[in-house]
Amino acid sequence: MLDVAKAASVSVATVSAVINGSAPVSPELRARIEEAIQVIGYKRNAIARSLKLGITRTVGLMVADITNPFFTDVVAVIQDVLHRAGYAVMLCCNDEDVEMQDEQIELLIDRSVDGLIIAPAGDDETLKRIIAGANLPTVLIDRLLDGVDTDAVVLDNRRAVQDATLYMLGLGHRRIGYISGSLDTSTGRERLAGYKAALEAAKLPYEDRLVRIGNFREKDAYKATMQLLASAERPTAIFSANNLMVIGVMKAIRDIGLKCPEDVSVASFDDFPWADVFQPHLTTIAQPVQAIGEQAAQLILDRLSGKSPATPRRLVLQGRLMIRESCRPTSLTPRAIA
Amino acid sequence: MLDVAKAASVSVATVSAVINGSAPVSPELRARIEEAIQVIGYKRNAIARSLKLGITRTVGLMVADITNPFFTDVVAVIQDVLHRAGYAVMLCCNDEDVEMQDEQIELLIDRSVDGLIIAPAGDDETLKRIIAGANLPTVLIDRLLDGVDTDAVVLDNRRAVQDATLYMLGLGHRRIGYISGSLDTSTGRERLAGYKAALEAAKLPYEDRLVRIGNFREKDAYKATMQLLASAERPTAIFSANNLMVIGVMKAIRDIGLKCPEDVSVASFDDFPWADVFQPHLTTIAQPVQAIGEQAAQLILDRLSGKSPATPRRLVLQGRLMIRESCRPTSLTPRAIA
DNA sequence: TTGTACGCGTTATCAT
DNA sequence: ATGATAACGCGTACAA
Repeated sequence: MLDVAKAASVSVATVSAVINGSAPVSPELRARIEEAIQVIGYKRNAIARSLKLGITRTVGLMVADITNPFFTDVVAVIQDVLHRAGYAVMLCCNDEDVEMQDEQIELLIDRSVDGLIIAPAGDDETLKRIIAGANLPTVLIDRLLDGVDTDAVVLDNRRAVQDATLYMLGLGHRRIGYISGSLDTSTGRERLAGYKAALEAAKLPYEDRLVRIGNFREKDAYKATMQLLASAERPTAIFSANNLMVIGVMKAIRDIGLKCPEDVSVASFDDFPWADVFQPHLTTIAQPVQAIGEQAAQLILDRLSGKSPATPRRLVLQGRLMIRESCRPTSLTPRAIA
Repeated sequence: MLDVAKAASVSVATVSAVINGSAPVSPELRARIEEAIQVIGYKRNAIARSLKLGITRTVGLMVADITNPFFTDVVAVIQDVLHRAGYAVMLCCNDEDVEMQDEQIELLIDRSVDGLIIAPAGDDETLKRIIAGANLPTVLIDRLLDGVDTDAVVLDNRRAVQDATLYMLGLGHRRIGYISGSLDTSTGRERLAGYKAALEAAKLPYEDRLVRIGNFREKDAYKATMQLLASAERPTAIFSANNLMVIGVMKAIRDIGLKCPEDVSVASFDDFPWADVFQPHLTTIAQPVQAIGEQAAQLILDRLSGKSPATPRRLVLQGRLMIRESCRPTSLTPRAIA
């Protein structure tokens, strides 16, 4: 910039003024400066600008597991919206590992991001302390944090799972296995609550032995399903609390020599592009990924531009039950135990 | 830092020395300073540090489509390795859109990233000019750029597709449809070359009407497959040049009232976690995602720490044909046209 | 071993 | 309308 100023024989202040339009500059000078910029090939230094202004036009995006197609899609749209608004995105993912999560949030804050969008791996005290300490615009997505009162966009998990469970109940199932996500997450807890609520509505008892924790991962879900299926009175249906786990569920069913939906009905949280293509066509709860991403990005953008209300905004979207062919009426499942 | 210096009644230079270990400091002073740091809660400002040192400890990661599970996995491991090395990751994805790609690379360079890892959307002149102009450590992944001579880690695409095609040929297929990726990418071109090579080895003519461009996207692949299947002499087998497209292929087969593998055999580039679970179990070419990500990260890390050789390193990994059940011998496909 | 002073590239303030 | 200069927070050369 100094070079430009010299080349146009003006002061750096004037150069800055034309670049940022922060002060009126006479047309002749403006032209001379713009030409000098071209000639020199000057580009302003974002680092120096950040140092001076205290902003980086960068937001930190931390999700528990980018490998999960749900998060992938959300990340893609957030990134898109943010880029259009001139913001860069720093990505962190931690494989649902809470310790790694703590390091990553530090990394982000260290880099002076202007805001944070987080889908937390677990309800971690350290994380909450760091977030509070950073005092940055923050929006939580998918998963809430107990006692953290920020902008957020989440799903009505309870309602969605309740509907799905009710649907299975309506098909005549009485022993519905449930593969849960980590109860350290709000989604894990709320989804399970939805399952319980449906049972209660149907005046059926909640049985611990039908519920296994799968931690949102395929491997854990596989083991959990194996246990469920090996029990004396095995479930006639299984609900998986997310997309990754249903793969484990299906593998377990296959490995134990059963078939879906003939022997056991299956439904799952999260829809897939291919749920409709491969057999069995899976019955799922579809989340409005596009909307979630857009809203989250908009929330942080509003907060960043200071046009958000002082009180946090909490958006709750609804899931949609996609009924396909992986659940059958019990009357049609000959090998089910009456 | 000034505050810390005051609190410990030493100079900033000494504080800097203990923080960076750049100069010997007496134990007593060191202790006093470290305590002051604790008390004040001092954290060094990465922006100021970047301005001074000219490095950001951040690498830009730009992939054509994060929504593609292959890229997702690679991104996840790159992110992991880089974080462990203390580097932040700026993520960009552009939906295979070349114009957006140009803007994103500018964004990254603007933010003064120390290095670039790129899976380019297309062989774009602007992109190449920008990369060359930036003069940054760069590693290309998955897709090469004509005339850009940097570190890279790619697959032996030609060989992999040749093997897969040969396998289908061995099953008796003579009309093998090919849904290609964009020929603006090296993977698109090399994979098609593999198909051609197999045909040639089998002394079969290459027929334009059996090949359609699907641009690596589901929708385009769907249309392409529809055309292929509607033709008078429809193919008895179809190869899809990536994972996203095979979903379009399967949907088209379903919508046109055919079945895989009974009526048409299918194989695809890129493996899925669920390829083994849902029907038909898909025959695929598995890429060593973990290795690709690790190598790419290591390449840039080496380059960044200046311990790379001057000449670019080009790593070529091998794919693995995962034979499952989506391809049948022609003798078993009654509806195939002889 | 420790302290002072300067420079990194911007922008904002103030004076002209 | 334009220019001079301080300040952002750090690292480091050089002096003590």
